[in-house]
Amino acid sequence: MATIHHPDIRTIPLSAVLAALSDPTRLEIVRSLAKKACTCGSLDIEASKSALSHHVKVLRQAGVIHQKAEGTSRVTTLRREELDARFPGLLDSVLRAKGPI
Amino acid sequence: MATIHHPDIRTIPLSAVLAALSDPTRLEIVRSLAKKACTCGSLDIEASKSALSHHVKVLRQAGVIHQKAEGTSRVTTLRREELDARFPGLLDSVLRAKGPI
DNA sequence: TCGTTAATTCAAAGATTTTTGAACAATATA
DNA sequence: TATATTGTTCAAAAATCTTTGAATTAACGA
Repeated sequence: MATIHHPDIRTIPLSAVLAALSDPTRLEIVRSLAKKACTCGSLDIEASKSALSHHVKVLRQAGVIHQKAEGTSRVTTLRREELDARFPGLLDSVLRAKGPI
Repeated sequence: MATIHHPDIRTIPLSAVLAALSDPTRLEIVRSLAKKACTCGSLDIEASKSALSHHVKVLRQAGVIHQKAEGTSRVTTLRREELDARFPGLLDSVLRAKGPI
């Protein structure tokens, strides 16, 4: 597989991160990743595999997640420390939010 | 003018607030309102008045802003305390974020 | 009352996102 | 080598969002 591109977090606009997080499916993915790293397939999300692939790509391009090829899978993790440095408090507030998603 | 509807902040999904904040024009509006209350007309935003009206409506429906009729204008304010109570840290992180919008 | 100001609404156009399913690529395993 | 697994990519369809300009509404002041 070609190398997976991860944008420099400093170049990412705030609006892009907010847009990436503003989709309920992607919020689910992020909240799941906050608990533990996952491969796409092991995510318990209701979506076709191409839709899931799309959402994961949006999150990656927004600098929210990191992926590493591992065999035929991709191990996906939150770019938590980097995000916290770039947008202090943002991810925490999203992960801790109560009520309707 | 008919009364202006402001949704109960407890019913607003996190994704709706993030979606409202994910547009650069709306982020500008919010950042401007964080400094001082405004009428639509006094906002220094590049957009037609109907586009501005649309964006302000999206922010109002997402519970981000409050509007009060005052003569022919509408005085617009951030629902800061309510938002802080519902999504602690979210607005602060958005307002303090450095770098590209 | 008439004109002005401030802003909303509407419908249409334009743009962007999301979903789908089929085809494809890369790796692993029998 | 064949086959299964994991995930990507593509193009088309569907859905959603944004912008525009014209028409409208409401409140104010002369």
